[in-house]
Amino acid sequence: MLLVTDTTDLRERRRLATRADIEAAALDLFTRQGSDRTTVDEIAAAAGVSPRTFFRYFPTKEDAALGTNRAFDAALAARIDGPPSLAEIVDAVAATLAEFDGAPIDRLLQVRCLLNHDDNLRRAALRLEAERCWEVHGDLRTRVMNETVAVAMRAALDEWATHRAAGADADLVEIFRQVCAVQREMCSRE
Amino acid sequence: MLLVTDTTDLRERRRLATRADIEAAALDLFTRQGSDRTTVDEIAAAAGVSPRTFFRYFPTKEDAALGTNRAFDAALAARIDGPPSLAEIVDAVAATLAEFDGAPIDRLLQVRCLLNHDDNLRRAALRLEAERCWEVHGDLRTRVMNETVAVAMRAALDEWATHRAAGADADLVEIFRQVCAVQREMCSRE
DNA sequence: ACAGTAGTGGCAGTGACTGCCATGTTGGCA
DNA sequence: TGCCAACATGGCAGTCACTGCCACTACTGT
Repeated sequence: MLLVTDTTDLRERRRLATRADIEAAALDLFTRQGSDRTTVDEIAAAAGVSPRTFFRYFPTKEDAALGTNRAFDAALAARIDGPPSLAEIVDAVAATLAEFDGAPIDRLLQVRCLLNHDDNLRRAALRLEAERCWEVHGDLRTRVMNETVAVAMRAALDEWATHRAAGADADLVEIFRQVCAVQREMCSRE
Repeated sequence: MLLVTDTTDLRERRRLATRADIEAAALDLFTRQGSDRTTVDEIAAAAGVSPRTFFRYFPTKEDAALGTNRAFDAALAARIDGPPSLAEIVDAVAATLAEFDGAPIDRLLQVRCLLNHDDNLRRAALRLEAERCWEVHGDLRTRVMNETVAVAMRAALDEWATHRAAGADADLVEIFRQVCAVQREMCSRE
């Protein structure tokens, strides 16, 4: 659930708090003025740390806003270990979504909406995703499956965010199913 | 065919020549020392232009090495206008490959091999590809189809480059067909 | 021959990111 | 309780990608 676990370690708690502060500051500034009009110095100042410290928490300013995104991807990937069937993937999506219910979902939605408008940030998100895919790097077959699912997931998330941003109700799992149907129809056509 | 067309315009010819020089210099340096250990100043010096001029030809140093790549993608995209059948896409790949026969293919292969080893450059290539996909930006259905094909194409190109780099013979079209088969099998499975 | 325009180089400036060192904080241990 | 080691932070200087501006040169059409 992404909770700050109650560790006895004071340092650990502070680090997590600082990290959360930076992330919140970045998200706020990016939302208001776009990621390319926002400097690291601004984010650091808003989060109450020095720029030098900022880079001890995140390698780039874009990464600072993509924590929730990354966490969701990781959680989903953990549920899709081998190359399961499409039905199992849909289940995994539903389960991961349930796992993120509440505040995390809101943040995920906020980030996804941002991505739809902020070119620079979307590129960074794509980069992170690509790096994850590359790290796995199994045989050709596994790779193709992973990336094909990733395409479906990404398209579904964007569509979901677009609907929700417009005030409409939308079910991610249902959208994901539709996207998969498109892929299926496309692949099966001679 | 990417030929330097015999224009009467001297300026145009020089510009194309300069562009080619920069591209060759970048490709050479990246191959020898990796893109992240190569500075723009080095590339510019090797190509015999000032760093300032370099940026009048390419927006980033990575772009300088991805010209052939970009040209191939564009040529392929031009042949896949609407959402055709899978068989038509395979034909388009074959036709585009034929169009690039000779020196362009060698350069394409060289770039693709580079991409398999150079993380920084691969990220840049992915970025370019993502930007192309985003520009089209039709409805959900079109987008999913485009990106799904892009995954197949990218995987096939990488596999092809890997085989060829190892000295083995490999047919891109055949590999692409196999990749599509993986997608088909995956999508049709319940 | 002459104006207009395109191509180029130099320079100064911004902003991302890193290595190094000094300083303050925390946790474990005698 | 007091001390030492490990950790966290800030500041500083430096590199490098990339841009705007201005002056200069070289090509082009008349």
